[in-house]
Formats: sequence, C-alpha cells, structure tokens
Amino acid sequence: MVKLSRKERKRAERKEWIIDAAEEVMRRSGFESATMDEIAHEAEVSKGTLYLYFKNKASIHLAISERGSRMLNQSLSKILLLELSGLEMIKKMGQSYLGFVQQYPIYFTAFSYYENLISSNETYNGELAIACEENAREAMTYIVRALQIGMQDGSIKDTYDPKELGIIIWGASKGVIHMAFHKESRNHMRILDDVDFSLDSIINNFVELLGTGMKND
Amino acid sequence: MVKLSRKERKRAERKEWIIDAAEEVMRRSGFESATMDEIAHEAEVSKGTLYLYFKNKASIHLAISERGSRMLNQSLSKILLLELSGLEMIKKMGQSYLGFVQQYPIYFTAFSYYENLISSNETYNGELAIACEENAREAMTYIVRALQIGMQDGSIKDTYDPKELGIIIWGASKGVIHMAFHKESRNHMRILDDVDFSLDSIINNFVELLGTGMKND
Amino acid sequence: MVKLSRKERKRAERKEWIIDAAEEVMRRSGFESATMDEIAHEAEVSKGTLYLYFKNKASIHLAISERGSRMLNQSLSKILLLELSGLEMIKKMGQSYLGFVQQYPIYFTAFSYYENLISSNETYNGELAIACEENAREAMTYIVRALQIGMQDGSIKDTYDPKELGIIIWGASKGVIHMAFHKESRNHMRILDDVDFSLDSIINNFVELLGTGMKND
Amino acid sequence: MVKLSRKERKRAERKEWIIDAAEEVMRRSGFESATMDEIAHEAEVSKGTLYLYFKNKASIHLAISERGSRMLNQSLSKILLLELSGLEMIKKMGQSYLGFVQQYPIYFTAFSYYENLISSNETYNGELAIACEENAREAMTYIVRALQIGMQDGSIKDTYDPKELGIIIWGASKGVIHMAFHKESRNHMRILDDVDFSLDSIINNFVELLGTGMKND
DNA sequence: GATGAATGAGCATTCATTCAT
DNA sequence: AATGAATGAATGCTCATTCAT
Repeated sequence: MVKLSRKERKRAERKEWIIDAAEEVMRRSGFESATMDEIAHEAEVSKGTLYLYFKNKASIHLAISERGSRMLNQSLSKILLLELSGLEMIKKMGQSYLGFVQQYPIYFTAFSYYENLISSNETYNGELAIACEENAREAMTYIVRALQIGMQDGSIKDTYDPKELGIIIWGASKGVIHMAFHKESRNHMRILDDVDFSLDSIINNFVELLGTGMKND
Repeated sequence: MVKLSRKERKRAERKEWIIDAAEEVMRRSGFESATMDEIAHEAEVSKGTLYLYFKNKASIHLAISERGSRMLNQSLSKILLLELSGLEMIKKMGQSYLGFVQQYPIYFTAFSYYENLISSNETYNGELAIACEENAREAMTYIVRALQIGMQDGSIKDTYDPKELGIIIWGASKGVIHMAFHKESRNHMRILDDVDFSLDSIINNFVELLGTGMKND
Repeated sequence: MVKLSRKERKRAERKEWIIDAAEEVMRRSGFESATMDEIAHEAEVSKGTLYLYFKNKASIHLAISERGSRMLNQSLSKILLLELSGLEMIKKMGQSYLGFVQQYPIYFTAFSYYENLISSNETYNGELAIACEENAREAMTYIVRALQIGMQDGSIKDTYDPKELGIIIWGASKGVIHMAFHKESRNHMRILDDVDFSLDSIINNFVELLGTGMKND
Repeated sequence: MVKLSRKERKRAERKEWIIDAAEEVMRRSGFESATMDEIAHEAEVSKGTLYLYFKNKASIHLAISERGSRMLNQSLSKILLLELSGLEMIKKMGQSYLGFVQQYPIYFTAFSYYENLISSNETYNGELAIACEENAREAMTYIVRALQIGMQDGSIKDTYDPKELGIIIWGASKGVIHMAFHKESRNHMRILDDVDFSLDSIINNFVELLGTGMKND
C-alpha cells in the first residue's frame, strides 16, 4: 500500500462516501433510473462535486462494480489459504460467491448491468474499466489455481484443461446464482413458482453436480 | 389455434412486421439507444401506428423477447421427439441452445436486457410479460421432461429432484453461454485473452462435465 | 419560386414565426444570453418544437442572419435597376445599407455575432451557413456590378480592380456603420461623447469621401 | 507615472502575468471557450488567485483589450513625431494598424468580442471598461491630430470636420481590416474565394482611395 | 495573500407519448 | 385506422464564483 498524504486520504474517503451514496440510490431506483441529482442529494454534496470525483455517470457505476469485484476477490483469495483439497476449495468458492451475492445483491446487479453495457457503450472505458477487467481476471485466476491444486492432490480429474474448466465453472456459477437470485427478487418470475427449493439447496446441488463431474474416480 | 378473422390476421402480420423492424434497429443501435422514431422509420409506419400495436416501448422489447423464447422452445420441444436417452436429450438441448444463440444473438441480448430490467421496471408487465414468463416455464418443462426420461431409462441419476436439476442446468447453461458469448463480442474482455478455447469447445466440455455429474454409474 | 404543398407552406410559416420570436428574445437579452426556453416561450411553442424546426440553437441564429442578409440583398438588388450612374448607385447602396441597419438593428448585431463565431465554432455549418455565405457573396456582387457600371459610364475611375474595390467598400462601410451604430446604442462609448455628428452625417460624408476617391477626374 | 511601492509593483507584475496566460489560453480555445480553470492552470496560480487580481472573467477579457489598445496607441503616438505631411501620417497610421493586427491577432479578436458584448452585457463596466474607452478615445485623438496637421500643411482638404473625418477613417479602417483579417482565418468565407488579393494590397488600395478622397487638389 | 474544494444555477438536447386531423 | 406534429419532463454536464483553511 502506498502511503497517502492527508489530502489524498480525505479525497479517497470522499470518493468512497459518494460510492456509498450511489449504491444506495441505485439499490432504490435501479441502475439506469438513478440520476446524478439523486446521487448528489443522497451523498449530501452538490452535483458539481460529483464531477470533481468522477468523470461522468458511467464512472460512478464502474466504481461500484470495481469495489464489488474487489470485495469478492478478497473472499476468494482467502480460500486458497485454507487446508482443503482442490475440489473442496472449488465448492467453497461457489458457496462464498453465493454468500457474497446474498449479502451484497447490489454488486451482483452492478456486475450484470456492467456486462450488458460494456460491449456497446463507449463511455465504459478508462482506468476504472480496466480495473474491473483486472479484477475479473483475478477471480478467474483463483478458480484456476484451485483447480490446479485439485488436479495435483488428485481430488479433481486432470482430463480437462484447468483454464477452460475455470471458465466453465465461473460462467455456470454466475448463471445458476443469477437465476436463483432472480427467483427471489422477482415477483413475476413464474418459472419457479411451484418449486420451493431454497437458494442454498440449489447452489449446493449445483456444486455437488459439478463436483461429481470433476471428481477423480 | 384459434381461427382469426381477416382483420385480425392483418393486424397480427403488421405486428410481426414491426417486431422485425425493431429487431433490426436494436441490432444496429443496441437496446436502449433504439428510439421509437428509428423503429417507426425502419418499419415504414408512422410513430403513432407503433402505439396502435404496442402499448409502449417496453412492449416492443417484450415482444422481441417473447418471439425469441417461442422460437427457442420450438427447437427444444422437437428434441423430446427424438429416439434418444434422457441424458443425450439434455446434451442435445444444450447444443441446441448454443446454436440458437449463435444464429440469433439479438434474442440472447434481448433476454439479458429483459432480465436486467424486469425486476426494477414497472413498465414490464401485462400480457406480453406473462407470455415471456410462460415461455421460460415451458423451456424449463422440456428440460425437466428430458431429465425425467433419463431417470426412467437409467441414463441419469435419480438422486436429484428433476425440477431442481432442471433449474440448475438451465441457469448454468445460460451462464456459460453468456460468458462465452461475451468473450466473442467484447474487445475489452481481458479475462479470456490468453485463452483460445472456442465457444464450441467450452460448451461441449460443459455439457460433458454436467453429463458426467448426472450420469448413472 | 417553387410551389409548396399546403403542409410545406404551414411548416415554412411556423419556421418564420419561430425566427420572429427568436429575434425578439435576442433583441431583449442579447445573442448568447438568449436561451431556448425563452425562445420557446416567446414563440408560444414547446421547447421540443423548436428542435422540430431547427437542428440546434446555432441554426436559429443562422436563420436570423440568413433572413437579414436576404432582406438586405433585396434592397441592394433594386438599386441596380435604377437609372443612375455607377457612382450614384454605390452611394445609394451605402445609404441603403445604413437605412437597413437603422430599421433592423437586430440583423446588424446578428451579422457581427455570426462573423465572430463562424470561424471558431464547429456548429456553424450546414445548409444555413452556406446560405449566409451565399447571400454575402451576392451582396458583394451587387457592389461589384455597380462599380463595373460606373467604370463603364465614366463616373468611377477604372484604375482599381472592381472586385478589390468592392471588398474595400464593403468592409469600410460595415466598419463605419458599425462604429456609428455602436455610438448610438452604447452608453459607455466615450470616444464620441463630445462629437455630436449624426449617424446620417457620418455616413454621407463617408460616402462622399469614398466617392471623391473613386471619381474620375 | 506614480511611484509604486514594492508590494504594488509585485501585484502589477502578477496581474500582467495572468493576462499573458489568459491571452495564451484564448488564442488556443477562443474567447468564450476559455475557462477560468484553464487560465489559472496556464498562469500557474490557483483559481482563487485569479479573483484576487480580477473581479470576474469579463475583467480579464477587458484587461486584454486594454493592454492591446494601449499598445496600439503607442505605435500611433509615435507617428505624430515623424517629419511627415498630415496625409502621409494618416496613411502611415493605417499601415501601422494593419501591422499591429497582423502581429497580434489576439488583440483584434479581443476588440471585436469586446464590442459585441459591451452593449448587452452588464458585467462590462467599471474601471477597466473606462480605460478601454479612454484608449479608444486616445487613438481617435491621434488620428484627428494628424488630420488637423494635414489640413494645416495643405495635404488634406479642410472641407471636412477633422473629428468627423477621424471617426470615418477609424471606422472604415477597422471594417476593411476586419474583413481582410477574416478572409484569412476563415475557411467558410466564400465571398472572397475567387479573389486572390493579398491583405496588403487591399489595405494599400484602401489607404490610397481614402487618401485621394481627402487630398487637396 | 494564496489555495482549490465545493457550489448550484443554468442550459441544450432527447425522446416516449399523445391527440387533432 | 393511420398519421406525424407537438409536447415537456427529464437529465447529464459545465463553469464562474465563493469561502474556509
């Protein structure tokens, strides 16, 4: 960590404070409905100040995504330190991801929104966008490391390429959690009406299913 | 099928024609950038006419999603008629989904956009939204049927609840395809830069992985 | 003149109506202070309607300039039809220009503003800007024609190139009128405080002075 | 000249330094686009300091105009000291003005901008505005003096009032130079496209023309 | 004196939706 | 039914100016 001057520290704090406010507003109004006015009001600063800390609205959104992905990486990274088999690490990562999404649903929404826009919107560029991508790559690396460990300790089949397997696990997990997550937050979601499986049950079975597929016989 | 009067038929045709135009515009400009003016112009009708056929802009978007999901269901439903084991049906469904996304990426984008908005946006309601949900439920049912068949013919473990397994497969497939799909369309996607697995390879391995997990020993 | 359909006529009328309103607002508030809100309010249309008739604010300003220069050209063109010597035509044109500026000071202000911005502002482009330039060129042509007539009939020295002389007369006239004009409208103008020559006297003497310079001996 | 204390001298220097910076910024970005931020940055002082030396943005602009007009006066004043006929002095003044505009186009732009705004904008007041007016009056006086000398030495007709003639010459010169100046800087200027007279040629002929008009026979 | 963070009024422009014809 | 002119609320962003330190 770099040592920051008092001024820089204050600036960083303020920035965090604005991100907090933006998260709150977006939690209430959804991402695109959130206006700069609302965010400024919530953060108890003027609209002009927002632009002192963030280049534009997209930057604020990116900052939220970046913060979320950084937090997620923190929990994932810790799992690699545990005394577990590679397979158990992977399972733990799945559960950890789920826990994160449940605790901070706003970040999950932010990620989805981000992924929908980044391909089409030119505003989504610059330092923060790169940081987000870097965080995503980092998350992937944690998964791949766990897979490599598993292949080493014999808990995971080594017939797959660990990177490719990582992509699959990462994508599949996001998909399952996305679906399960929406089941809870949506009223209109009819698909799952007559299904009363809990989110946890779904994830556990998913992890189990993948685990079996990967397991060394 | 209900028999439609000549007038009703004409109206339905016109509606399809507008949806065609909207798809085209959204393919070009992205979803939120597409304006009613552009759609009207592309459809060669007046802006007012758009509102004669669709309640609002969200309805047009829902109509696209509905059409897409209906088309997908058509391919899925056919798989149930084939002479295959349940497990093979599931694999085929995965490949069929992938093929659909590759052939009609616009629908995939529409689905994603739809899922991002439906939870926060009140305009996403009414008949068409219900139809979309109904189609999603139908897709789920095809999967569950295949799983039931597999459990029956012994190709799939019967230790999972077929409905829950269906949810998992459905979610996981969407996630993997979503990720792989974005890998292709995004420049900024750094996660996968050093990975040169093809979309097909990823999906095949994913299907294989799930298959092994589900397979009866 | 092209025959316009009823709709086109109505549109043209509306456009003129908006220009009228814009002139009025700009007369009151000055050019850059005039806001689209004020113009819309004055024109008794909504702000959106403004954009139905004009691409942007600069276009409205250009439309005023274009109208003004068109009107000026009309008076200049008529002078060429009179039974006068070339020299007398030139003098008449000077007086005509003065009369125009006195009757419609707003256009004179518009021209000045236009000339100040056109070089630096990229918004000043397109059809209307071209029309303005075309009008300016046309005005120049009237002057040059009068000079040529004067050289022919012997009332003007033929030692100057008519085009170059035209530029000089055009520029000098604008400058003199500009100065005299500002003398009247400005409070702060101290240069001329102790000078009580009338605008007309100044212009007449100016015309006389130039005339003597150009006159054939 | 008043003797200034060390502190006052320092303050005056600082002020000049800021004006230098403002000129540079306005040269780059045009007058209205120049922001206080840019000026502060260029001057290597804080934005707040700008307001320590100048009441507001208009004051900075006025200071530029004042400096420019002061410089112009300096060259004009020297001409009166030369051993020339009054008519030749006037011609020399015209050339001197042209030379000034060519060397320091920024001041010419500043003058134009100033004249466009001063009538409508209330911010253009106070000490500096008065100084500008005073400088303009001074320039006029130099011209009038030269005319008086010319009428005395017989090189200039005495049928005109020298003050009125001064106004005319001053205005006409500005107009011709303005036009010729814009011909060079503007791309869109279509009037003069087919005319390839040089700025110098135009001015020389203009001076010649006026000279002939004023000359005593 | 000097700073620069904070302000907030101000503005052009967009676009879904309506409704008179 | 079809049109498209008119609407006006909504919003991101700028920038001259102030003031606490």
